Amino acid sequence: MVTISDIAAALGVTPSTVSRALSGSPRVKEETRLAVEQMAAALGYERNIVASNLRKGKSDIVGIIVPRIHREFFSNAIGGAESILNAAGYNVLICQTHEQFDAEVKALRTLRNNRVAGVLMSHAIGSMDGSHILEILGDRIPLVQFDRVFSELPGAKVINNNAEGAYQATKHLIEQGYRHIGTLAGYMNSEAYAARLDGYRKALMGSGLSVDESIVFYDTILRETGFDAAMKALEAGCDALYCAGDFCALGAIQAARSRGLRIPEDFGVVGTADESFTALMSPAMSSLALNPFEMGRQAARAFLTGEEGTVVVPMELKERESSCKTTNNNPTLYA
Amino acid sequence: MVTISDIAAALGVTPSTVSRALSGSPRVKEETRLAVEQMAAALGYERNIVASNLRKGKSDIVGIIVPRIHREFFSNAIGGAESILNAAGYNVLICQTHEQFDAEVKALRTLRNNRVAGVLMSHAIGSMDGSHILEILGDRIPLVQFDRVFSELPGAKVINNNAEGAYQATKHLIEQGYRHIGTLAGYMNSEAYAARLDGYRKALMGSGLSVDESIVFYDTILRETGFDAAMKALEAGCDALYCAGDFCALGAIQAARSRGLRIPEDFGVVGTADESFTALMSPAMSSLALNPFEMGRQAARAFLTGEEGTVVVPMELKERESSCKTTNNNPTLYA
DNA sequence: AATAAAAATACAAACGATTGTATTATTCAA
DNA sequence: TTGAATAATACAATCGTTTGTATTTTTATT
Repeated sequence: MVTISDIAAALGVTPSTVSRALSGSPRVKEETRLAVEQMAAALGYERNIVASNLRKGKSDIVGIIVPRIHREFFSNAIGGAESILNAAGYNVLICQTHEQFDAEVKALRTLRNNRVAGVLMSHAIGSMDGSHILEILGDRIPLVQFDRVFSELPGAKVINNNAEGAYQATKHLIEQGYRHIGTLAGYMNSEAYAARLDGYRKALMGSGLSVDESIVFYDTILRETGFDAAMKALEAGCDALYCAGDFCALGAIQAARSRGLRIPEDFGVVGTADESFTALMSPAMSSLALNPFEMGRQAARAFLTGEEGTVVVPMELKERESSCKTTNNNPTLYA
Repeated sequence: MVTISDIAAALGVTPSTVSRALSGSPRVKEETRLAVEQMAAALGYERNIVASNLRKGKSDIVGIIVPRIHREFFSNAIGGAESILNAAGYNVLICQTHEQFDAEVKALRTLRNNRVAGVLMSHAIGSMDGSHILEILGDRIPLVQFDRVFSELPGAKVINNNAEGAYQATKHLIEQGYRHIGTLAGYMNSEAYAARLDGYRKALMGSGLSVDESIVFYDTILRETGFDAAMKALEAGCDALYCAGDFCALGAIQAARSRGLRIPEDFGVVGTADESFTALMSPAMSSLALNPFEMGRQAARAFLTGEEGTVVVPMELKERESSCKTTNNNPTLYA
């Protein structure tokens, strides 16, 4: 690989001049800059960013830690972050935790040891609190949390207005005439899920309905666990579920189907995340959209500006067949 | 940040001894190794991988270039590659091209300048040939192409048996009784699509059916373009389509629906890629699965072993409602 | 033309590790 | 105890840049 020393030798100047010429310093004569640039092109020189960054104590790499890259929410969030970061000259190193604490610790160590410029992360369900994050990253590597955040940690945060969104989703179910509405609430160590449960509760109480704790199910974000929980909910006489995820909502729909119930007439379901399958399936599933691309953009922006506050990205309820007993303003794609 | 020199100073030894102690060289006394390790832990030392790699002329980063990270195929391929690479101590730097030639060139430059250990890539549709890849990467950075490959380039390649898969898919349509089968063929500058078209042709000819070039549509991989092409196909009396992608196949189904046709009775569709929505929608769409996770694994494996051959990953036809006129061995999830 | 000021370049030390070679300390045999 | 062999460590160069300081060259001023 050709280095600045090669260029310097070929031109009879020193590496420092070449370096300054290539980085456009006013300390080199226009004439020599031209000569350097031509020689660089002739020799096929390309700056070694690793060496450059080492010397400068900088990095052009931003680490992103997510539970699973193939989850649409996260791949879209990564896409959003990348669109901003690439434009600012950064590259993106991606780590998956598969929802496991150990993998998260390993990912954090890896990023720290690679001296990344910053870390954008959404913590694993297996992470109970953020102490390991702080401990590993220290205060040298800026951290931006998105979606799943530990609010006790310093640094910027990007979250959805989960409480408000879940409130709207539940209210929508109430307005559609459902009266015994349960929820698949997810994991309570995640503030996002906790906030959704909160919104669900507020909506019920705000409408004079009581919260029946026997149809509030925890730790149910997979299709399988959603199915099981929904079966129990049905036995308890539940007529609708607000689900804190789309896959468990899918499980809920399957459970209702397996009992011969019609959707939405006999049983209503609203999921969360607006995974692409929700709009394509039949009945099309109502879902609370998270806007992951925008969250990724905001997280990247927060990293670039260094602002420390909490950005709240609005959620949007997509009303589709699975919850629209009375109206049908959003028919399925195939209607 | 604490360095080996800090440890050395604290212990009254030289940095070289510390370095050797930490990397387990037999040239340091067991006793000093222990002292070094303890001091490292006490000071909270973490090796600077950037500096280490610069010195060693190595890198722990493998670049992956894909058109779009949020496409399920690619996010799964990345996941597969990552599972192998992480286990081998590598990290993954991801670049998206958004199918654009310019972005691909930029991504290749970025990876080269970051002196990555290798590049795993699936080229953009906007790339007409692989000359820029070779030119930028040179022969120092190993290249593994997957899915979309330029066979004229050196280095390992991982592809699907596209011809065989498309052959099976088309034969399946024939066996189901369709007789005027067209295809949405995709982009012919991609060898994968070209091979699928080949398999389609062979299946028709092998069954004594002729290939009607008026219902072979090119450059149609989006839902929208698939819809338009399918409308033309229907006017030409086409009764089934083998589609080289799932999104254009979705467009085809929508086109048939818009004309009041029943699926699969009046019109059969098989897509390609087995995107997750295909199994969830109604009618469930038949699709030729690509096995992206395995492709990613194979690509990573090829990089690690340095083997230069071409690995062929088998495709698997998922027979679902959209193409099963006579039988229905794979009912939709909600049947 | 002499001198000060400014411009351009050279020199050399970093960044944080690794590694070949030289040096010192230890062990062992005779 | 001396010397050779070996173990352990120190020294110093290096990876490819960047950058503060020193030096040389050029320009401007009188």
